[in-house]
Amino acid sequence: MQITRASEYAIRAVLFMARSPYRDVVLKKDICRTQDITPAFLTKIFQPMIKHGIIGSQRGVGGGFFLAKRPEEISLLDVIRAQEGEILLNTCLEEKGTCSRDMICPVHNTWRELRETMLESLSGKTFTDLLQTEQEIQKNLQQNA
Amino acid sequence: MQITRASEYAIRAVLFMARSPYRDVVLKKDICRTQDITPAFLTKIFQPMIKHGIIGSQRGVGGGFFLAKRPEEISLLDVIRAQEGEILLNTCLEEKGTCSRDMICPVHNTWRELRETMLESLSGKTFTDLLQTEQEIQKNLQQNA
DNA sequence: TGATTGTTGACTTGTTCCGTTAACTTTCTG
DNA sequence: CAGAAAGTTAACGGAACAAGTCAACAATCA
Repeated sequence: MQITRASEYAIRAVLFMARSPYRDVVLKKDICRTQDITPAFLTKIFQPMIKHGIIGSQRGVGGGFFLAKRPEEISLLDVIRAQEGEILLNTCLEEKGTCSRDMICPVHNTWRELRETMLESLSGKTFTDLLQTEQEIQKNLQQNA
Repeated sequence: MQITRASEYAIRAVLFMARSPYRDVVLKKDICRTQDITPAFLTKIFQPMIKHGIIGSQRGVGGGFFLAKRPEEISLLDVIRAQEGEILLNTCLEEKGTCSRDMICPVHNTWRELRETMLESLSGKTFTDLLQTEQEIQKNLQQNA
């Protein structure tokens, strides 16, 4: 019941890119250095993100990665889904018919509702929200210093 | 991001026992046969449940398992916690200090809130609730038949 | 005493997590 | 056009976890 390191790193990376001007190319090594991710692993993490249209890539000299969408259009759910696929909680939510107890299982609906809540919560948090939260945290830290 | 088979089976087993009168001993093989769980695996699943005081056991002839609490005192969260430990969503929620980014991470609070929501939802569902839901499902099925 | 039950710990098999490695392609610069 | 600087892809590998199994043991009852 935990997100993977890949999801955590992906969130960090997107948040880092969201701090640069929109569509600016950032260097992989800059992401890795600041966010504590190994280059090889970041490469792997970025591939599904590219396929999902969250980030873009530029090859060759001066190449790198950039956000393919504006931060307000990217949610935590988008990133997690790119890394881990659908959030399901229990196998019985996978496909109609997978659960032979489908029609009589009194827990089924609880899983479905809880899943809905999670999806709403995660899709409601965009990286613009996170940037704003970040600024508020830093303001509070300075005030208390 | 899924519950384990062990949790699923544990929930099934408790639900089954909750249908018998309180503290009645039920046979392992009856649980296994009706709930599609292998005896050896159920044995393993039941041990942490006993330690958590959710179910009790009786050795010897005529022995078996029984609910150590009333169904209304057992929640889905109790069973899941017995099987899987704490629900944490991200390692940064584990222990104070585990996350070096603790003070500046803008996502931290989202994890914490989402976790709270899940805990509330799961602790709010008792096995009395599930039994009632079950009866409603069966009533609806009969009406539509 | 012996059959019937639960207890415990070690074991197995398969999958997922968390990466690494190496060969390859694209792009820019001189 | 050569070569350096990037990203791409597929395969590999160790560790941990999931999902069970097994066998020796302890307790209980008839």
